[in-house]
Amino acid sequence: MKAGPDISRIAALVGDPARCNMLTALMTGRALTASELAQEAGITPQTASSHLAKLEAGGLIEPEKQGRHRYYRLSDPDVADVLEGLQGIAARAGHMRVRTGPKDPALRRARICYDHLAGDLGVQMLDSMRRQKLVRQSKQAIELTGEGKRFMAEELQIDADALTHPRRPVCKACLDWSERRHHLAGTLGAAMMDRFTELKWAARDAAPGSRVVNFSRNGEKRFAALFGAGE
Amino acid sequence: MKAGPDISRIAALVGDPARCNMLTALMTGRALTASELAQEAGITPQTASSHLAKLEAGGLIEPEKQGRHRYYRLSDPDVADVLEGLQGIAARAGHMRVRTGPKDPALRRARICYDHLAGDLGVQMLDSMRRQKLVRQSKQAIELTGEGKRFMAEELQIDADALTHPRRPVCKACLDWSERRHHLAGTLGAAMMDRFTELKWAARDAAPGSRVVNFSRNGEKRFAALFGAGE
DNA sequence: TCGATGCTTCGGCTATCATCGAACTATGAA
DNA sequence: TTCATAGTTCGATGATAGCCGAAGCATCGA
Repeated sequence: MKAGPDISRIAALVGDPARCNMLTALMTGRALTASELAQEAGITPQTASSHLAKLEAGGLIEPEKQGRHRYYRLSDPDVADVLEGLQGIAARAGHMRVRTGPKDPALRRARICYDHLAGDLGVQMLDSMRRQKLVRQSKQAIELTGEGKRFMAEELQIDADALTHPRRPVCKACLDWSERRHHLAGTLGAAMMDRFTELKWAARDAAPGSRVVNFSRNGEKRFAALFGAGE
Repeated sequence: MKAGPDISRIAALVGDPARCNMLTALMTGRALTASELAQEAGITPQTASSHLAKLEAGGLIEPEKQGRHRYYRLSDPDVADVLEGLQGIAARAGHMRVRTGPKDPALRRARICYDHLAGDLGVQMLDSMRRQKLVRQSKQAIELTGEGKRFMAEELQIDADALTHPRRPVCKACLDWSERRHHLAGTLGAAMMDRFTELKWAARDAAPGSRVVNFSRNGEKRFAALFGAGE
């Protein structure tokens, strides 16, 4: 009768799995490109473009054009709050995502999240860094300690002071979608992943579009020596 | 593919206009019947039944069966909070609300619900009985206290021990049609209404099919003395 | 017991919309 | 310029799901 479709339209936007995946990917607070969001949602760029246009029209996200990229971020912290509220209701109702694909185990173990390491190993790495007091975390903010800087220089030949970036934090907690815990993002997370690749400890999967990261036997050993679960 | 609470399923439930209208109708905190919700959403009872089943499965609403009616309410204040958050995002004002209950003021005030007193006075009576500690209520179950038994015997000449019935509880909380709060049902509720009638405090309306209960002037006074709002 | 009412289930129809292939625009790099 | 990458638009397709008529239960009132 009295159709007040305002709230239902917003909810319908979140109600589509692909769009929802995009939104949850943006809940880290970082802006992502259309392609990355497409990848995150597991859909083609064409489909993603359509979804992004709808989300933008609905006022849930805002674009920022940069070169030939289009970065999207949540338009307002309130949006994130509502999404978290929905997560609370969903969790209480016991509605967890259950679908798992064949490639899933490898993806859960180690994968690229934008430009840094994610998955089981990514979460494990940040855990270990916290235990070793290489980083200090207060709420969402993470910063490298003095000892952390020394560690980066000595063990990985990374100059932490050179990682400052105008639009990006050095350290950032990124919510891992498979582990549901944080891993390390930011320029440091990216630099570390770069170093792992350079050292041939790990390599991105050859398959195009794959986010899987494969560790070499030696790489796994060295990685475990630095960030092993026991340390 | 992803782990964690599946918020898109919940959002999709809210995303349908018909279901959304039902939910906003329930945001008053009152329980509504399936038919009322169907009317509110502008759909047939069959369709509404399907929607309500989905909302219930999603944990957004909870049913309470009452005779051949099925009352639904939001399962949790959190649900209302999220809906309000969505309204905030939709950035729209003024939501009207349905009128619930009978138009007839007399019917709202006092009426027969099967065989016991309902309406404003019925709700008021149970409220007062709780305040006077004549009954003890834990969740849905209500039972007469020792003091309650004495009260029934002395004030209303009702032998509570004689009210046990093989197929019916002595005390029962019954959801009130117009007030959307509980009043007292069960054999005790019926016995009390019988007593009110015998004492000529109240009488059912003469009109056939009417459920209105008319209190005499004296009856109203005596009733208020026992179950007045102030006590 | 019978009829009336509230609600649900079932089956089929239909509209919506997510999806992708193909083609197009725009920016950046060589 | 030419090529590559990022992103969009368009059209066709297919699956989902909302919708209602008809029929089936369940409960209440008489």
